[in-house]
Amino acid sequence: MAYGNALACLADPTRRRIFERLRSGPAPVGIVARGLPVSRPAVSQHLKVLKEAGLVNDRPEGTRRVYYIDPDGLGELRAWLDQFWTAALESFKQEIEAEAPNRARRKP
Amino acid sequence: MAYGNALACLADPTRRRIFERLRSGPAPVGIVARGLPVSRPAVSQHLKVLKEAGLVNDRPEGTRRVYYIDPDGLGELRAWLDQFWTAALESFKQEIEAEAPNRARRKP
DNA sequence: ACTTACGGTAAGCCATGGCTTACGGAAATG
DNA sequence: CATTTCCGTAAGCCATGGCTTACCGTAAGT
Repeated sequence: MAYGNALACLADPTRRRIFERLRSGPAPVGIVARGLPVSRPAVSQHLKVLKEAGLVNDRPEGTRRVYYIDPDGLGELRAWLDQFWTAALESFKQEIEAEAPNRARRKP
Repeated sequence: MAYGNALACLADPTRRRIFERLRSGPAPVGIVARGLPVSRPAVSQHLKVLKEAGLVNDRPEGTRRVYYIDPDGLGELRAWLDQFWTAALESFKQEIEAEAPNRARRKP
């Protein structure tokens, strides 16, 4: 149920912006914070949560830590969504079929 | 930015359970509430949010309303994730390459 | 028409969590 | 060794939102 954590992470707008920033390549905390309307500690806390969810990873580089996207968490999320996708289409198809010829089904 | 609403919706555990319940087929509110540890009004409120996010839709059937999964919201979410997927792999690949031969890059 | 079943809405309570400021620690630089 | 830079953590404030109970509208059954 790791996709739950991933979903909870990406639900926050600020965390999404951080995540999208990292999409264009690895970056240290300060650089990420620059360009966001929140303080640097806030970004640090967000990155911690993102890391615990398996969505990012980090690597020390001198006095700074470079963060980058980790495909693991993203993969689980994708798998969960895909598993949903087919069932959703099936259910929706049944629904359409039940809705259109409805006039002849309820009270002939 | 509709995927933001969809993510916020699916971030809630109860809402996920409702959504997963609907995956096995359309169901009225009462049936969904039965089997969940929350009250029926709570389920009603959740379904309202899910509907506003384009994740579910409903159809009146006598005195009850049948809810079913709407592929629209799910599709947007999927598109957003996919757009992320390739970039994530790319970034991660660069990261791996930057990490392994690191000893020879920093201080020769 | 009366009753029953079903579900949406309102008001209110309370926990969760995101943000800030302040502090402390580690690594490069001189 | 001193200084500067960069980052993580702690404490605290406050808004958000999820849940409950209570109420009302609507549709079917008798």
